[in-house]
Amino acid sequence: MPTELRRPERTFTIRQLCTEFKATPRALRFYEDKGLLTPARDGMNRVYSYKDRARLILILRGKRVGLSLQEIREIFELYGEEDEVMAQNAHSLKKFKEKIVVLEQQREDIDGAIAELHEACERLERHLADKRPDLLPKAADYDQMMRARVDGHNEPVAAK
Amino acid sequence: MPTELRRPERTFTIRQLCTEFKATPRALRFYEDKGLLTPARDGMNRVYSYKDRARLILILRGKRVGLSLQEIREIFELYGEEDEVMAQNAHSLKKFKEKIVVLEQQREDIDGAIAELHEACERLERHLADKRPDLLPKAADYDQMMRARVDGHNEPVAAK
DNA sequence: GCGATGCTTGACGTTGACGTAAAGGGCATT
DNA sequence: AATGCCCTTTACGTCAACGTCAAGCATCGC
Repeated sequence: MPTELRRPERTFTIRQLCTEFKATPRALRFYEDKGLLTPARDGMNRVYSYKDRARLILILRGKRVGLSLQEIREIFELYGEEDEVMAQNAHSLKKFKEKIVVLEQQREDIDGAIAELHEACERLERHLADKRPDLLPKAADYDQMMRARVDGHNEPVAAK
Repeated sequence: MPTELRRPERTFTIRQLCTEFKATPRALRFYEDKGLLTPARDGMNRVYSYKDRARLILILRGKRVGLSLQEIREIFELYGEEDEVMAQNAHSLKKFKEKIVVLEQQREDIDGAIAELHEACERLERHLADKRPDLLPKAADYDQMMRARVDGHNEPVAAK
């Protein structure tokens, strides 16, 4: 456990946090503008404490689970310093539940799409068998590709 | 099977399609603007054929599975009339796969959140047991609430 | 003829989360 | 002294997918 990051005197520049979390300075200033961060200053320059860093982590995690900056701020405002983490966790779970509902709707669409796809394939196959039997191998390939996609046995989530 | 809707002479006004699919006229005109629909005209007025209607269905379904209008247009442009449906199905499946990747990332976040939540609960309990044993019942309630959320046994997705 | 509807086009507004450019201070190296 | 880099602020731009007027035909029933 890196107590290093917990030591109160440990501070961060804006760029340090940006590179650590793959954010941009503009984004951090934007969060500050929206009242999500309030780093100290050294002259003009922002100085982020380990607490600010923890908050930033919460902000980014909140975003990933689908919270808007507005919602995140409300969480921060509603609950005191003490258990921001716990409060956001509760919210995150709620949001996640909602997202699951949306996903189930989408899965229905997908299921419909898959059904149509199979039907279309069959139609096409019958059509080809009738008119252009010479093209049948290709159609079989296409169908095979689709089945593979559905089963998820190929393309190990190719990078980028 | 409602051949009614397949008969070429069957046409639709903008409002008919809007009410059927719960869209707005503005939206349909917007899709047209973006080259996704090209209804005929009767004087000034748009006249949607059953083909236009089929395309609209594809547009809406595409949106539901996470395609942007731009992407939908590309599908329409790339593949001819013939198998728009099949083309979009392939795209939809791809998009859905990508979405699953994102979701798995989010699930990781959620898992982390849950872990933190439990840890925090335990810390709090120990703290209370030590300093304010009188408050322990309430803490137990809170913990109970959280467990309920996680298990998903309450709040039957209350309607708006 | 008149108002109510429903259609049209055009143009500007909205929301969220920043991007991007302009203009400048501060500090270090050359 | 000049260059370069990082920081700052202010302010306007962007993107998607429409919403929201505004202004104007056209048709209907009365």
